[in-house]
Amino acid sequence: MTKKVTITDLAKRANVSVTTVSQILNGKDDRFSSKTVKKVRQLQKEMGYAPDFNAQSLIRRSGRTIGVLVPNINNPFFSRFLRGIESEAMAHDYIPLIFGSNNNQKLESHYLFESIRRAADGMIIASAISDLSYIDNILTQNGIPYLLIDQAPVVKGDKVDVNNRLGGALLANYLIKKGHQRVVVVADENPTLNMEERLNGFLETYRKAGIPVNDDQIVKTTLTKDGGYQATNQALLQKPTAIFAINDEIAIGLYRGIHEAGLTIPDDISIVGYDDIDLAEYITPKLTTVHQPAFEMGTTAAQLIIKRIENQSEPIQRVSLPVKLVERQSVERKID
Amino acid sequence: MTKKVTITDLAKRANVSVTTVSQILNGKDDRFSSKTVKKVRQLQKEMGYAPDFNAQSLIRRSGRTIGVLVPNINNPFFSRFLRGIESEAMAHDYIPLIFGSNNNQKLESHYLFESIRRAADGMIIASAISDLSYIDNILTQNGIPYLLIDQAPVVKGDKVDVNNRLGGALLANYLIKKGHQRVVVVADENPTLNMEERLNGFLETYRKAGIPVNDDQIVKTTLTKDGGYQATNQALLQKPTAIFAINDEIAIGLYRGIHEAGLTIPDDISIVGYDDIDLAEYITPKLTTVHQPAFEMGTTAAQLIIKRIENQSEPIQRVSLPVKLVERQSVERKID
DNA sequence: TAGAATTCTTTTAGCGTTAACCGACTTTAA
DNA sequence: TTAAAGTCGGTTAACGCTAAAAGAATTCTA
Repeated sequence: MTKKVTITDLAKRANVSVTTVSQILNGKDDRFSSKTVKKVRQLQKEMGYAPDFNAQSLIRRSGRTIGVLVPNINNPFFSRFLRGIESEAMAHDYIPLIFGSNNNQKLESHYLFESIRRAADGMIIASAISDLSYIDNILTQNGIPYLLIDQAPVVKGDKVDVNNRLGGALLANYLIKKGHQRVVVVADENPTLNMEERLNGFLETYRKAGIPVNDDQIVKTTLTKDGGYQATNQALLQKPTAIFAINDEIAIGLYRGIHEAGLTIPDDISIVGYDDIDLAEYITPKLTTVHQPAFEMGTTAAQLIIKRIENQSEPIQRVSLPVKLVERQSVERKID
Repeated sequence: MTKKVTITDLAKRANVSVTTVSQILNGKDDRFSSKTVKKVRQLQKEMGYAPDFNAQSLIRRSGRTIGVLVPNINNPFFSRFLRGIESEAMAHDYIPLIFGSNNNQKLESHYLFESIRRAADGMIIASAISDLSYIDNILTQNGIPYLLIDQAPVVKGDKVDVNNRLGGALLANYLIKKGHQRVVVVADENPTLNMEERLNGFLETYRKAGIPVNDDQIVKTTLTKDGGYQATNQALLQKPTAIFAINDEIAIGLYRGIHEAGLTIPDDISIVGYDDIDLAEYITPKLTTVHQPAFEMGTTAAQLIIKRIENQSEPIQRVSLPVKLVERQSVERKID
């Protein structure tokens, strides 16, 4: 097997110096005769030469890379979010380096170091950060700006978020208006801040309406289809007329569980979700949920961090994106 | 903003040479006094130092990276496949570099070069390759081994695949057995080889059973939920008793379209898919489909390519993974 | 106590690339 | 004719790191 083609190999074949090749390949054609330029470009194609990225970023002190830390790559919300980041990053010639932390602290800091090692120019952090000061310390010492998604407001770092409390409240209001007096919430067992906010907004609204939701009515599970499925029986035990699934994935699991229990949605029981993933429109009945602008959150995050990378002295920004209720067919009016 | 912490910074603070730090951090502690070792390790934590990956891979001539080219990152089949690659790669301390080509030739070769640039040690190619000899040429010149997923058998490169023709045949047999004389296939408009094989296996089996499926009964669309949804009307026009969706995503789109048309599955019409994505069990009725071992395909691919990277002289391997029919509830017996 | 062995640490060189500068040759202008 | 201005190209040093080898300092051995 041959070794990787280097600029030196190309230069030798072209009978010019290494610098000449470098300059030409970096768009400074006008400094050389068109004969030389043509020869070099031709050889590049023939030999399949690509400048070594490691050498380039070493000398340029930038890997044109953005580290991205999310809790879970498979969750449709995050995969849409990541697509947003990717499309914006690519447009600016950056590459996202994506890590799924599963909200595991150890993995998180491992990935953090991994990003530093890989010469990330900036970081987007969407997973729940338990020890922000530690992370801030490491990142700051290495001169890497970071942006937080859906995190508690802190002084440092740019932020992109969504009003989760409002989202929860929207759903609660809707269900109350539809006459649902007895609800169950299926939430996550290890709630991150944004999840807690959704829940709080929901509970607060119910409380203010004089219909308290007590602890028995909150079922904890994992944030997956299977988590929702597993939680079904416990949820049904409470004889609710409606269930609020803290995200759409759980709602899909609930759909399955409820069908298997021989009940129909929304006749026997109403369901609402949160996220508005693609699939929400493809299941039967179509899911009423809160729309989060996942893609836009991604593009916005990428835009902001790139701006900061290229100009560290910009003022810190916090961008809040809107949420909205999307009414479909999974809720029925309840007349007691 | 501070610059990135380098080994030199650390060495200065520790009052030792750069080499000393390097050696200690690379596990050669026993060559140094425990005092020095402790000092260096302590400072590493404090200063948040991580060895520059670019500098390391430059000198080691390896980025411990595997380039992965898939048609579509969002397709659940591929995302499971990618998870398989990731888990295996990580276990061997490699990082997958993932590119979604959308079967776009230009993007493909762009990503190819990108992988070379990033010092990929090997490549896994799962997208349809139109000009394999070109790719082979580039990759070979750069000394990068590659592995093909579900591609036509060629001489060079390791291969991992699945018997797509058999998968198609399995479904056809099943539908025939269930009495479905009039079927429609919803296939992709730009078929890749594996898709063509599925289709051929299906058609061939029907033909051999004396029930030819003609061109009118093959509807072309994109390989997405929306693609399936859009294709519904055209498919129903043929008055089939069963529809074969060339992948599960399309099946999900069909489910929606069929419900919206006021029909029920499987009473009015039967559906079968292909892939066996997670979701297949979560929709109503549960989807009968062909199971592809996506995750195992990923781990197997990663294993093989890593083996080859570490020992280029291994004999070329071709691994075929099994497919099987998973019978659920989306097909009903038809008595004409 | 001198040399050998052991322990601990540094020096040297180079990975592939580019930025900054230097220089030779050719043309142009006065 | 000659110096200034272009044209086309090369030299040198550096990015952060590690492998190989050399060099001190200390301890051991006879």
